[in-house]
Order: sequence, then structure tokens, then C-alpha cells
Amino acid sequence: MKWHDMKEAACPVARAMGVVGDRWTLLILRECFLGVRRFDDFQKSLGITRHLLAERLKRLEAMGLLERRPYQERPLRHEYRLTESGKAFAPVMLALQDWARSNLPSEAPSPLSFILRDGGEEIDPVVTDRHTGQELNHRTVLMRYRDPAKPSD
Amino acid sequence: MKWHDMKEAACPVARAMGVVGDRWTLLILRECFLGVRRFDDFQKSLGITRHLLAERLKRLEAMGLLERRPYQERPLRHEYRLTESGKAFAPVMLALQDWARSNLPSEAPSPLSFILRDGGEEIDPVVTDRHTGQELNHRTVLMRYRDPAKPSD
DNA sequence: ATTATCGGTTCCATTTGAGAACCTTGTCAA
DNA sequence: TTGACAAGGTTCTCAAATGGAACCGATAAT
Repeated sequence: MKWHDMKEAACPVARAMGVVGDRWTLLILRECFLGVRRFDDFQKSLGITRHLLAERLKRLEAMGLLERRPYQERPLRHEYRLTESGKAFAPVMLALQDWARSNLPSEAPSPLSFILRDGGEEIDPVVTDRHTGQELNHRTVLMRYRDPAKPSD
Repeated sequence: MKWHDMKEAACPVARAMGVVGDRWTLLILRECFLGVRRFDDFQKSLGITRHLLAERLKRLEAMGLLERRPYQERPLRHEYRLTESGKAFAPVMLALQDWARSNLPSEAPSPLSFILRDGGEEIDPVVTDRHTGQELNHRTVLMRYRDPAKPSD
């Protein structure tokens, strides 16, 4: 499978990897959630090369997670902002970060904090079923192919 | 930042990218959740090169998501199974897949289905706060640096 | 004796990434 | 009016990761 084909895969996990399947993209999104919007700020906070940053931003824009919009003219300058699709990624970031905290050891405590906008309390994310409210995890959920014919990546 | 350094980052999102920050690893995990355990089965269903597959499996084992255990002797053969850390990744997979379904267009319907083990109903994942039960998303949660000093990737 | 199965490893060409320098449009200060 | 600085890139070169195919070693099946 080629990189390029991923974004057209039938499997949503594969399509997702076509967007965030590299070392940097998710970190760029993290910075977006932290409020970063400008090229040089991304570059400085991440230490990514300018070359790659330019490409990743272009791809995030093409995939609809970010939009590039002018914030001044003379000289014309653009900033990158999360679109609705980009914002919709927040729960994934929460779940991922929560998993990593619990399952990938670290000397230092996490520098990130997630708090409720109304109340300021630290959150404790759980994935649940919208309908039943039941917690969803490996014990409660079974994953399988809808049509047991073919993997189709 | 080097690939290698990622797994020691203070930021859990960066550490997570040290594990799943490539095109294949998450797809390998997807196969694990679908029940695949053997080298050749991973290789056939994903179309990944044997070379990379071997390396990724090694890394997933080193990171504690998979364990390699013999399933026969003469000739000695091993299979790969999810550890508790690996199983704990399930909610992230659910959230990611749900995001991709809603935000990355696809011709075909998703070949994956997630159903409750007791009841067989399709689920609709939402990330909530364990304590308050409130839905967590970009509107309800604020992400910031705990100590506003330094990004520290 | 030959072929098949499984789980890899080796080799080489191509693609992607890292790192640094440079470019363009403009502002500001001397 | 020259020179430094800022923002947002692009270009260049070299190193690292990936793709693709062939090969290997142990054993079983024919």
C-alpha cells in the first residue's frame, strides 16, 4: 500500500493514518489545540524543520483539518486555524494522551493539562457509548469485519 | 527531535507518537483487535513488507503493547498477543475510527464494526468525563501547559 | 527427494526526513 | 538609503526509513 492510497481506503483507521500517520502531524495538532497559529511559532515550539512543517501544514489544510487565512496584508501573512474537522479531533487527542499517560512510563509529569472550560477542573476521559452510557473498552466491545470477505486496506 | 528521543518525551502525546507515529503500527494494532496473531497473517492482510512488519512487531513488543509467545514447538513458532497496555489502546482506536468516519469522506462504508459484547448492538463512542459524565470535546475542554514555561518535546 | 509452511533476514533502489542556507516582501531605526 | 529584522516560506544536500523481492532454516507433508 502506498502512502497516497491511504486516504481513499475503506477502513477509517487507514484513512486516519493517511492524515496523522507520521511523527509530526499529531504534534502540530497538539500545538493548534494549545493556541499556536503561526508558522514560526509551530517551528520554534516543535523543533520541526521548516521544510517538513510547510508540507504538513499544506496537507492538514488539504485534508480539511486546518484552514489558512490572512491575518494581515502588507506584507500578506497567513495563520493556520483548526476547522470544525480539526476541532472534532480533540476527543481523539484526549483518549490518546490518557492512554500514553497510563501506559508509557515517564520520568516527568505531563506538561499538558486538560480542564473543563466551565469550572476549571481536571478531567478524566473515558470513552462511553452515547446511547447506553456504558464504558467502551476491550472487554466490553468486540471489533470485527462487517462483511467477513476481505480486509480491504 | 529524533525518532528515538520521542519515547522519553515529557509530553504523553509525543511519547504516543514514538509508538504509533508511522503509517503501519496502528494498522497492525487494528489487526490485533480483529484477532490476528501470526506474522504471515499480518503480512497478508496488510500488504506490509515482511521487513517492516518484523521491525514494527519488535517495537510493539519492546514498548509493551504486544507479547511474543510460543504457540508450538518443533518447529518453534511464536504469535503476537495484545498485552494489557495493548488492550488499553482500544478506546483510542474507537475514538480515532469514529473521527475518521465523520470527518474523512469515503466512497465505501466502513468495513469495520464495533459491537457490544453483551448485546451485539452497534456502538456510538463519545469521550466523557468519568466524574461528571460530561461530554468532552473542543467546546467543553481547554488544553494548556500546566507550567507555562516551555513546550518540552 | 521435493515441495510447502512459517517466521523471519538480506540486499538494493526509491522515498522521505533532517539540517542548514537562502529568498521575498515588507517594516523600522540610524 | 543603508542595514538589520521579521514572517513565511523554498532550495539544497546528505542521512534515514521504506518498498519490493529474494533468500534462509527448521520441520512437516507427499
